[in-house]
Amino acid sequence: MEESIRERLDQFISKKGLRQTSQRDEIVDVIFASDEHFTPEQLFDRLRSAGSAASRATVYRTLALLDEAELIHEIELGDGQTTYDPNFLDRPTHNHLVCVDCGKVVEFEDENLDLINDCVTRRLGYQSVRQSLRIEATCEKIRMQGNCPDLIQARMEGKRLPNRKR
Amino acid sequence: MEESIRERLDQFISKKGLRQTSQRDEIVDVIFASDEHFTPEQLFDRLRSAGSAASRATVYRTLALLDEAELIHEIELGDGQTTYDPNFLDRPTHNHLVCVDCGKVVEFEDENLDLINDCVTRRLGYQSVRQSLRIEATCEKIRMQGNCPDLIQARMEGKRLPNRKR
DNA sequence: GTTATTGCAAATGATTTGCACAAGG
DNA sequence: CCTTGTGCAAATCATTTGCAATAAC
Repeated sequence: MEESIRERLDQFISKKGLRQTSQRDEIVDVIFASDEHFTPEQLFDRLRSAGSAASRATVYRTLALLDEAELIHEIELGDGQTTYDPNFLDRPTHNHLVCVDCGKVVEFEDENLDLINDCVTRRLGYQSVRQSLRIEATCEKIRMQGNCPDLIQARMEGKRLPNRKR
Repeated sequence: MEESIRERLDQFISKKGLRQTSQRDEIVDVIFASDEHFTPEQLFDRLRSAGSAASRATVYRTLALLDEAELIHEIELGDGQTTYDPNFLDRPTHNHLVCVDCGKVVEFEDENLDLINDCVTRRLGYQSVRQSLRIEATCEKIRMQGNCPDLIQARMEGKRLPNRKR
């Protein structure tokens, strides 16, 4: 699988007449070393931890490139930041559930959903290119026990949570 | 319906110990004079056309207030701007289809979709608070005729379109 | 060599904020 | 009055861009 990522990137790069650089390689390596979502800033931090000196500008430029090559996707988590998801190669039609209490993101797939999206789109006279469903929800733990470990974690990290409303 | 909006706002405002101001009234009037989506900047322009002198800062602050009161919702159209939708009072569970060619936004509802979202959410151990499905699609007109009137309109207005990819 | 890429710092664009003044209740 | 709301301008934050130096091919 690591192979196919590199292959896809190389193919995209040569098709476009671009160049293979150490920065791009480092960025791809760091991104796909994990399946976690990330913001440009988080990626920048991970890169520095991994010993890469790639600049912020290069990070932003490379993210745009990888998005164009469809190796990663932008996702909207509702917290006002651009977040990237590296898991669309494995699961091209997955969606996201965001816990409004702790900000935890759960990925899920559902065939029925894909089918209905397709029907709706056709009914409206369009052809679906891509879809993103974001479900905001509260988790059982909070409702039942009034608390959840992820919440404490999120507060400690100072994570920006989606609006809870009311 | 105009009535219920004012009522809801007044109720929210008094419940919170806030104050009724001419700026807030003007902003609500202008927003609900139409069912169109808008960015803060577009709203600001509409306000000035309507003779209101409310400042940008007040526009932003009031939008946050109306969002909190659930009179409007933020929606993600994939063009990198915050857009607000005033139509959730009428259709609380509607979703959006965005044409990747011309940026046109179509609102739609679907019971099956709502049902499946609910099942999926429960299956994951959560309780759904709200959901937003964005479908990106290409319209028939473009595919069949290679062009569409909305596209020309969009280009003329300099609208930022979502990424077309490839 | 020629052209793409990088890093830096400055620029941008949207949004937020501090503060003094104005206005609602 | 007392406190909230407003307008202004400055500040902030994420992201983009111009440009000279650097590195692919």
